[in-house]
Parts: sequence; C-alpha cells; structure tokens
Amino acid sequence: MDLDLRKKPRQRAPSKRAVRTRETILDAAEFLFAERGFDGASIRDIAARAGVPVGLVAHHGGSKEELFFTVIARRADELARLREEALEALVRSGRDDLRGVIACFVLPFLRLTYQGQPQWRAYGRLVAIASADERWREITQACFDPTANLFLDRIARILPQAPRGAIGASFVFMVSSMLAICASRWRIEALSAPQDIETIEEYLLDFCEAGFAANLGNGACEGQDPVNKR
Amino acid sequence: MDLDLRKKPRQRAPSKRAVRTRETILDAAEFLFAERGFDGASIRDIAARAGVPVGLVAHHGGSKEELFFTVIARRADELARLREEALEALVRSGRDDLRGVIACFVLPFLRLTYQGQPQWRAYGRLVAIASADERWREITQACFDPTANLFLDRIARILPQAPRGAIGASFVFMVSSMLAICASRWRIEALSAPQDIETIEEYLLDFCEAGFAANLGNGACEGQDPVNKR
DNA sequence: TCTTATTTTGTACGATCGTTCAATCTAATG
DNA sequence: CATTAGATTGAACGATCGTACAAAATAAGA
Repeated sequence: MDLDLRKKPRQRAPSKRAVRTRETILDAAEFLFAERGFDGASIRDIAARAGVPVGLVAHHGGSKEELFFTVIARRADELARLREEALEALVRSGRDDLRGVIACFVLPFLRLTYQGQPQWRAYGRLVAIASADERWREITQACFDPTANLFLDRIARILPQAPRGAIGASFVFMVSSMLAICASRWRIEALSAPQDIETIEEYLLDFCEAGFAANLGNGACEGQDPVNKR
Repeated sequence: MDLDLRKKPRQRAPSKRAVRTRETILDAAEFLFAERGFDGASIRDIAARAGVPVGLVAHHGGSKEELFFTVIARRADELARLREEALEALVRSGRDDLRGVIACFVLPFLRLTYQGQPQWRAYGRLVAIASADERWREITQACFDPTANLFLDRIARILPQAPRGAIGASFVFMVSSMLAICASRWRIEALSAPQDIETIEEYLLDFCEAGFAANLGNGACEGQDPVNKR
C-alpha cells in the first residue's frame, strides 16, 4: 500500500457544496466501514447512503483504501489534541498520578464516542475494527502511536522502575479494554445486566489503574496514593 | 441467519478420504477467515488453499455463513473442555483464588494458540475477529457464553459482595486483553520491545487479577492472599 | 461577465463474488 | 461382486465488486 502519492496542486478553492459533499461521503463511509468492515462495505453502499452517484466517491475519496485511511485519520487529530491537552493540564496541576494519566487517555475517547455527535459512535467502532487487524497496522500506527508514546513516557516517568515491556503490554490491555466498550458493550450486558456508560467508565478506570500498578511492580492499591513523579 | 436447517439423514458413513477433505477445507477456511475476515476471504481462495475445486467447499461447508459457524464451533468444544477441566481441578484442590480462576480461563487459550498445532494460532486470531463484531453475536454466544458464565459464577462465589455488573465488565476487559495478545501482539512489541510469550502471559495475569480485585471492591493486592471461597 | 478548473452525473468495463448443477468417479454397504 | 449413496469435478449462473471515463453542470477567479 503506497499512500503518499502526490496529488497535483489545486488552482481553485473547493466550492462550499463540494466540501459538504465530501463530508457527507466520509460520514457514510465511516458508518458503513464501522458497521460491516472494510471488505463488507461496498463503494456503492457508501454512495447510496451519502445520496450521491458512485463516481463521486472515487473523486472525493480516491481508492477504497485511501478512503478508509482518510476516514480514520479525519478524527484522529481532534482525538489526539483532546488527549494531549488533558494530559498537559494534569501535569501542570501536579496531580499526575497513574489513574489521572489513564483517565486522560481513555475518557476523551469514551466521552466523544458516547456523548459526542452520533458520527463519533461509528468512529469508535471503526477504530476498534482497525486496531484489531494487522492489515491496518500502518494506518493505526500513523494515527495513534505518537499520542500513545506520549502517554507511555509519562507513565514510565511516574514509575521508573517498571520494565518497558510491562508498560507496553499493559497499555495494549488498556486500549483493548477501552475499545471493547465500543465494540462489545452488548457482551458486557449479555453477561451481566444493562449498565449506564458512566458506571462502565468507572469499572474501566479501576480495572486499568490496578492492572497497571500490578504490572509496574509496586503493588500500589486502589485508595492508596500511587508513587508520584520521577 | 437461520442455521438450524435440518439436513437429510445419512445412509452411509463418510469415507476416510471425505473426512480428510472436509478437515482440509475447514483448515483452509479457518486460516483465511482469520487472515482476511469473513468478507475478505472468498470461497475460491479457500478452495484454492485446500487444493480442491470450488464446488466442494459448498458440499462440505454449506453456505459461507454456515462454513464460518462450523469453523468457529469446531475447536470451541475442545477449548471449553480444557478450561472447565482446569477449573474443576482447581476447585477440587481448594486453592481456587481469583488468580487461579483467571489462569484457568486465559492460559488454556494462550497455550493452545501459541504452543498447539499451527492451526490453533489462526483460530485465536479468528476468535478475536468474531468477538469484536456484533454481527457474529449469535455464534460467539453459542460457543463461548456457557463457559464464560461458569467462570463468572465462580468469581462471584469467591467475592460475593461484588456487583454483577462489575464482574461482567471486568470479564469482558479480561477477554479483550487476552484476545489482544493474539490479534495485537505486534502492537505490544511496537510500543515497547519483543517479548516472549511467557512474559506476556505473566503481565496479563497480573493485570487482570489486580483489575478484577479493584472492581470487586475489596482492594486486594498482588502478593496478598485474595479472599477465598464464599 | 467570461473563462475554465472543478464537481457532478451516468454508464460501462473486466474481474470476482457465492452458489448451483449435471456428469463422473469413489467407496461404503449388502 | 453389485449396487448406489455420497464425493468429486468443472463449468456456468446472475449479481456485485472497484474503478475508469466522457459528457454535462457548476462555480471560483480574473
């Protein structure tokens, strides 16, 4: 997959209608990719949902793979910004303990996907799909790894005695659990009972904080103050 | 999806060759479904990998959806047996603490997928794919929920004060983290460094034990003896 | 307003999809 | 061995896939 094809420079600004059309197409693609996966969603389905002829999808989105990339990257920037701003604010406040750092990573995602515009809900499922498939490794790394490494470094600074491998593994467990709320919430409810999202968020924070602490080898407990700052 | 279609009764035992052919086709389907997903793997690809003409796939596997179901269900029984035997042995020994119960659930899966026959590796990725997609809810529930409920009940008995919702959520977090080792091990290594599987297993057990304990509200720590038995 | 870059439309192409089927071959059963 | 249920083969079905493209409509910029 070679996605860095240089496109010929524009000579005119796109019309307002064209911008709107493009967004409509990306929204439709986002929804259907999240619903049926990359191979399950057809260009024609996407065009039909967007209410445009098939040819327009290629015009605005390029090839199907490029369209997939564009849809994932479109909201990744805003998500990264929210996460990093939350982390910076936390560090500035001086109360950057383990739970706080975890919350800065998972809560912006869950808040956007569950309380943001309806499109964000589809985006959450889409990220879950893309993250589980090595086929999209290039895309997900480009979109999410910079922020991930920022948080990994912060956690490593909070608990410097932890082996890097333990932090990496714990981080992936945390991400998987977070994404499971988007992709497998039905499963949680099937195994227990309907839960409101705030309760599940609390479970996730408790679960990941304790899990991280255990793997970082300091045996920190819920309720205790985790070791703070380098 | 209606999969309980009654097939006409057999009048003859299948030949040894036919049994072998069927297994070959299911192996090929398992590999390609795991590699490319349900929609990404074509019947023709499966037939080609199995070395048989296309028509044979339908003959032995039925429709594509039936084939998918068959492939997932084929190994689910053995997996369930191993998990439940391990749990029974643990309970009989009287040392059925939280970590032990978790180990009985995740270790058979990881041992099979990482040290069993090569086909099991594909099966692990396939389960990860199917579990993340609500489209296969019916299949995954039929194959995995009975065992899951057995373990949920056991955990609930170990820590009766925990709300059922917390157990269900924690269980899904655990399953997601376990499946992430199959589907996203490359991500763990990209974020830290290559890890051998035994080390990652240890991280997973630590992470989930502490996570469960935190959500079950007793604040049990690694190193301490968790509350044991009713 | 005029020019023309850009967007929109509709159609068509070749490839591949899941599935069906009649003919042929194999081997389980009596 | 003879019978024939079941397994195998290869071709073909209609549908849908991603993509390309010429012609028409639109609107940005001079």
